[in-house]
Amino acid sequence: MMFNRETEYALRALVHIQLQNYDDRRPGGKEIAQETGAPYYYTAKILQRLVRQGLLCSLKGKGGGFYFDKGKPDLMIRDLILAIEGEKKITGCVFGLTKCDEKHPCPFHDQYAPIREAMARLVSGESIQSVAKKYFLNTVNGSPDKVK
Amino acid sequence: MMFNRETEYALRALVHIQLQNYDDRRPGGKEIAQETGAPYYYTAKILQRLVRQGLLCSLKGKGGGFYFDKGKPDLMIRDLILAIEGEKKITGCVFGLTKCDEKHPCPFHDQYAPIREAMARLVSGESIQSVAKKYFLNTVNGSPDKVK
DNA sequence: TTATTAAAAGACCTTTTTGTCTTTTAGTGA
DNA sequence: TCACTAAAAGACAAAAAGGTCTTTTAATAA
Ligand code: FES
Ligand code: FES
Repeated sequence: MMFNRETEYALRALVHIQLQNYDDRRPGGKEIAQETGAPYYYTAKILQRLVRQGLLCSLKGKGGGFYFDKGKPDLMIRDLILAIEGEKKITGCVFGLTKCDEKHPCPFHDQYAPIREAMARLVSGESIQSVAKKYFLNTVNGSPDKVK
Repeated sequence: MMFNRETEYALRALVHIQLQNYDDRRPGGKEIAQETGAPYYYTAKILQRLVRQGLLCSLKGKGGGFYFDKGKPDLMIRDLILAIEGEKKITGCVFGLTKCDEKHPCPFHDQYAPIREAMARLVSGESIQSVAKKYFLNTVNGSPDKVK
């Protein structure tokens, strides 16, 4: 609920894709949807958009599926959120002022700004790849998650 | 963008109402909408819902408008968010797992949980009233905000 | 080359959110 | 009582989000 459904589905799908990629497999839309507990057609649409935006790769036909280009740098969570929800989600004023201004702060600014910055550091510091590795570690250590 | 539009409009409207109340005035929907830069009819609808939910009072007719019952305890921001957006907004897992579980954490949990808790402390510790007082202080000290 | 597979594209639909408007009800003051 | 004012209620509508389906395109393997 911090992010919208599309972002949530994308996060789960991309982590799954990366995890499979580490094992030299390219998961298809069907598998991804199943594993992440998201609707198939919607998941496919979301991933297709990400491919068009160049954040992800795909291959058609037999043995095809989604994968990350190993030549490219890791996909930062921040860039994913920017692509799906836009900048305001990360930098916007919690009170709805058009711009968050230190000189004209809203009544939440002093308390909210540090929280927002912590969140910004989180999404700027982590990538799908770094997060997938953690998830993998968690899983092999006996804490598999269920989404639905 | 942290909260949805309805919550944003409600926050701004309620702070304005409380500020006027401190000055023994009951603002009407029209004035509130104008001052907070929100659409009049929508603002009215939102406030009416809050009145029905008992979080706010209103008086019809000449000299009427919206006001807070001085006999009641302050309206905590948390209760406002619960009334408009529901619990998940505050406690939900950022990865979309049905429940955020320490024992089965999502790959964001360790980093996200403290941020979410800071946010929970913010909304549990502040009320429309406490926030309005800050806003008032800011304004008299020469930093009036514009919303739109 | 052909059958099969899976993504791409885009039309279509449903639900939720956001926003508008009209009519009714309840107060106030003259 | 009457005129006026302002919220209440609820219908209506536009836009965005969420979701489904069909057709086309591209890849692979047999
Ligand atoms: S001005 Fe509102 S969060 Fe900074
Ligand atoms: S399990 Fe995802 S935030 Fe706690």
